[in-house]
Amino acid sequence: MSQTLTVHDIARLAGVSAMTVSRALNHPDKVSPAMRAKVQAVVQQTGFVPNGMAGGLRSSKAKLVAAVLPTLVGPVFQETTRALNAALDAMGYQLMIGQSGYDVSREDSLLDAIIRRRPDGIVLTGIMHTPAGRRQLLASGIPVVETWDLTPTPIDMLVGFSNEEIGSSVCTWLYQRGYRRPALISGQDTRAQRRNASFLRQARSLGLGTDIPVCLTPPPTTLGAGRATLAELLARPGGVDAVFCSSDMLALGVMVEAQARGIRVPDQLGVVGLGDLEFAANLEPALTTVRIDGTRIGETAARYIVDRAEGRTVEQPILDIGFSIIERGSA
Amino acid sequence: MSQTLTVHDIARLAGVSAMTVSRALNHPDKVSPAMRAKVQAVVQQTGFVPNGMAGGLRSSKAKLVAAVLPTLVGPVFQETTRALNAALDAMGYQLMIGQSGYDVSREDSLLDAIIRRRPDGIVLTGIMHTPAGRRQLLASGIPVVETWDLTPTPIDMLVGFSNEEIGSSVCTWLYQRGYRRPALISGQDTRAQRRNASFLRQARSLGLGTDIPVCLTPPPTTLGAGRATLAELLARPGGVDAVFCSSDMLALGVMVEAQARGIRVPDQLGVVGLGDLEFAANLEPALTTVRIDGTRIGETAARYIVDRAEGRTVEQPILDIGFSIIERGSA
DNA sequence: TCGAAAAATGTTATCGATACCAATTGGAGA
DNA sequence: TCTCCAATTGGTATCGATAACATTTTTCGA
Repeated sequence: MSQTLTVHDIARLAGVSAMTVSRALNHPDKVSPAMRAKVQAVVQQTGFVPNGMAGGLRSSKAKLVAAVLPTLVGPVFQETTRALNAALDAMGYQLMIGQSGYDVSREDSLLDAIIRRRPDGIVLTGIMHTPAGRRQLLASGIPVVETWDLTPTPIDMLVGFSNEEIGSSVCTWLYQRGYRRPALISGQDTRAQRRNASFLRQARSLGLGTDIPVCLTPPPTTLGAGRATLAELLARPGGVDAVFCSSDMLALGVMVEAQARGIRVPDQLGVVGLGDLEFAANLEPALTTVRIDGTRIGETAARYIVDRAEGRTVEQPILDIGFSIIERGSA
Repeated sequence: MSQTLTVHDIARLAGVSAMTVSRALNHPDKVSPAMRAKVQAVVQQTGFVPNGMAGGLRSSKAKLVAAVLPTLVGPVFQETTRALNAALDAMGYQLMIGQSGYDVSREDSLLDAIIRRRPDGIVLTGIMHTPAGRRQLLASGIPVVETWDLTPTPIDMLVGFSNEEIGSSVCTWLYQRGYRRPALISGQDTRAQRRNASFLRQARSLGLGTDIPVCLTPPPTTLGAGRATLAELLARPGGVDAVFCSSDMLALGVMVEAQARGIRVPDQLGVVGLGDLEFAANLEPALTTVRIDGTRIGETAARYIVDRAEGRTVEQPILDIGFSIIERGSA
């Protein structure tokens, strides 16, 4: 069985020392071409794959980055995750994914499982942290990038945007387009709730009244939840002429329900989503949504971590990448 | 800095041996309650997290399972991935995700990165493997579960279903409902192509003619691609009265395009998807689709791997979980 | 042609936890 | 009280690769 092959076996077969094998594989330029060829031939022929645990233990470099997400199912973080994975892959790092499941108690045990592997970095995506988890991260000394948010007191590095600003911007934006009875449909996470709070503050200061409906749905945000919530909103007294949804999937649900009831979008009901997923631009009418550059978040986070891991200094470890409201047909 | 803490430090602080610390953490029942309490107190207080690379190296147990997916973006495998992650997590294993990107050449380097970590198992999801990759997996001796397919010659274990049967079943199903001019819209992966081939065979034997349009779209399958492809199909001479899409997202695109053109679904155009994602049931009309139990695939794969890792025998290492056509409003 | 610096290769010790085996303790039965 | 066995606890070697240092070979200018 070749799983018991070690550098020493390869060394013996190639007639060199184990160290030369290691060098031929990891620092090819430190080895003469002849040696390199000889070693690589044996490696090819035997199918040898070095044991990363042994190497990582000695060099304390795991070539591993962990990402913590609230959920794998929701499409919201997909773009970030994809970009993170692609960027890390290109630099020779693997991505390990942990799902915190919006459950605060799981977070600590997940963090433990992650720190145990001594990854070169940890990317936190849209999660809140317990004080214990925070302390543990800090104590571990592992580079951390928080994303999808902007906190005044980051653990370490940060790539995000202001959820408060999104809330107030969307409120103003709807107001300027003549909508006067907006409602909010959102997930229950703290980021969504901060957007909501900011939306309500802005609504008050614009004189939109204080009875704006806020509907929270349990994660993940789904099309079905969007449909059901619009139905519920329409049943309330007072009426609604616009909805700001905390994900494009919810917004799609709202549009499907509106269509099923013969409510015209955007004339009778304005719909704004969040995420600008692929389908947003291709709906009928196309979805007006808050665009967040997930690719940039993922790529930047990857770069920050790798820079740190390889001893370079990160120039601007706290980055606000902002957002934009993409005006399409739905509002 | 606590990241340099080792079992020996904990041992010293607790006044016991390193071995006892290790046991207190991994086999609490092998240690007297007094010792356990003493060790745990010190661990708590110091925030010690053992180095998994060291432990894994010695015990050759990584508590890690790797999954290889063609893409992280497509929603098709999400349910499988989520279930896999949840099941593994419950059993104390972490999931590492690798994206093969439908690119055969990347597959080998990805496999290398995975095998390097000596995971307890590898789950292959909807990918084809090069002969070299196959050989390498076999040689590594790591338990492998192939999913989302049924091959006569699996590498090791398998949890899947017959893509051929899906193709012919959907064809028959459409025929029985009176559709006579079906078309296929699918991704370019081999599984989809096998479904297509089987659909065409069945169509021929049902006398549906040999000019059935087959439209391939590059991965990932998106709503936009569905819209564009239907538009293209409608422009062809001959006409189309039903479409079988290789993902629900494509099917949604087809439905959006049909609606935009005033084509009535299912009267003028039947639409069948694949995956039964959450939104399928909540569309208007609800989407008729091929349901594949992703949760069961993920959970079974997790169980197979962990059983192997912990020395148990897997009774039925090749499992066909089948599929079902969920009849809703769209066809 | 010689010698010093640079490049290539080898040797040894080590990363941190745990398997394996030895030693010690405690308690039941004679 | 003493013996013996089971339950705990400790000591040592080891997993496999590589950092650090040592040694050999090559290169190249004077």
